[in-house]
Amino acid sequence: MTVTSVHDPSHREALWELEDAFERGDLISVFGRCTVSYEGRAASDLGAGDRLLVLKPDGAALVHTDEGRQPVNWQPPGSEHHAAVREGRLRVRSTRSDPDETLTVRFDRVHQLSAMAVTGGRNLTLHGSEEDLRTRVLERPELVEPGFEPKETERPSSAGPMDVFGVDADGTPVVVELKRRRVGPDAVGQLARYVRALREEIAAEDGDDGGDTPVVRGVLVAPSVTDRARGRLADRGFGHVALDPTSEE
Amino acid sequence: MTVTSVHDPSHREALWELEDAFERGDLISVFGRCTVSYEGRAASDLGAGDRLLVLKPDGAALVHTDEGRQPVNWQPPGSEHHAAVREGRLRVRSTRSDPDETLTVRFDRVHQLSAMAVTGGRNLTLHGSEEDLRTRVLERPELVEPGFEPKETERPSSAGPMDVFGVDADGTPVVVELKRRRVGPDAVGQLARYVRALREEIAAEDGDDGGDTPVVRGVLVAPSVTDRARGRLADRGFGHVALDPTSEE
DNA sequence: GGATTTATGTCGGGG
DNA sequence: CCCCGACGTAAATCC
Repeated sequence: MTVTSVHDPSHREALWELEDAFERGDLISVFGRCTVSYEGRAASDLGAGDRLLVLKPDGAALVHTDEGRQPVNWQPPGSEHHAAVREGRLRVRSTRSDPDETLTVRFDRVHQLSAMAVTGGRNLTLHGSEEDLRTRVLERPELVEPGFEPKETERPSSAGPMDVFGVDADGTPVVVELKRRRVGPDAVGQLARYVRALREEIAAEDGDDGGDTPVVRGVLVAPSVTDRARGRLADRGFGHVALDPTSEE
Repeated sequence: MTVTSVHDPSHREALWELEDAFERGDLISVFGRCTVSYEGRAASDLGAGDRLLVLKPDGAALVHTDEGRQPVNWQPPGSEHHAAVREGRLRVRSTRSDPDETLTVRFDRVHQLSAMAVTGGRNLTLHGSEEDLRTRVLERPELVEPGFEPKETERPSSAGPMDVFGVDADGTPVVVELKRRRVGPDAVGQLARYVRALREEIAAEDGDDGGDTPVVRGVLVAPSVTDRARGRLADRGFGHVALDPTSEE
């Protein structure tokens, strides 16, 4: 873990630090007195004031004041950052094309500059709700349907592990696919692969080649589904249970 | 101008600095390795990773990773920040009510903490907004069409206020809908609601129940329209004028 | 890759 | 306070 930080640097020093941080792919924060101008889809100007500039290695740039959830000015990811000293000020410029947009921050004075190499926790942005959804279903299986009885989670199959495997009130095998938010047809396809895999597995166990396909039901548990997904569910005879990870009931 | 900053503080030190900064109403940035959990309108959990936490004196809290314009987790303005050392970690919690929401950031380690008193400079002047487009149309109505004469802006109707209301060279009422950028079918629907409302209003005034529907024209002013929107415009007999807020002519 | 839909949208204005 | 619409919306998904 590497953090570099300088307090009250000269513009020249700040420039060096910035360029090194760009090179390393650091996440950068700059406190200072600056003016901001933007030109692109719209145009804006911001007079001198103390603000926080955040520069990300993916090209995003954010100018924050002391108020609001939204940055007062910004540049989206995919932009390119450049720094220079011009007219006695530190100028940080972030540009992108398509559409052409430029954000320019001119610092009269830099109070504090910090840069951190971001190592972990980038992609493990596990939005914890699918886990919650599984917990809910296991604790209250009647939410899926009356009489449903979960047997196994992450049950292996030739199509990969299925979220929840169980049996319904009649003892018929049920494959449950969990999605923490509104789903499209892809989720139905995923469910279908598990169901087909399980049918083949059961047929093989029964030595039942050529006979009727074994009955295996599929249920998609998700807050909602797209129209197209709903159609596919109907085509395949699968059920849909409207449940979201956070609701109380 | 006061900036305080500490490098690799102990949790206890960091806590002191945070509480002082809260007291002073500073804008705060914290680099460190942390886990994040949120519970409220939705729920989420983030595993350990290096991130940037920004705390604002208005109650806003932002957790930024190295990617994206949006914070990975946040709390809106109006929340309350609290800091404490719990279980050997620095815990920063931001809560609000209505709706009840809690953001909790637990730092395994704080790499850098900075706080700045922010003064002035929140006056942003933005050009190229829908407001600018309205100004252009009012100053140069011939850009909509020769002979067009604006009568009223934000004219009320049962479908809500229409952007610009006026008459054409023949004296026929015209409803103008302004969009600052390329539009889809939704904008045509919005325009259609205004036109229908105005037709009903005029029919009612004329005591003209059952007669021909009064003539009211609809014009969509926008830089461009999608194919689908173009189709709907044609269906309804509405016009489209290609104008964008920033162009000089 | 463009069109469409969602979002813990955020934010401001008007009744 | 709620409702509605704009936003330099951003971001994911559909097609």
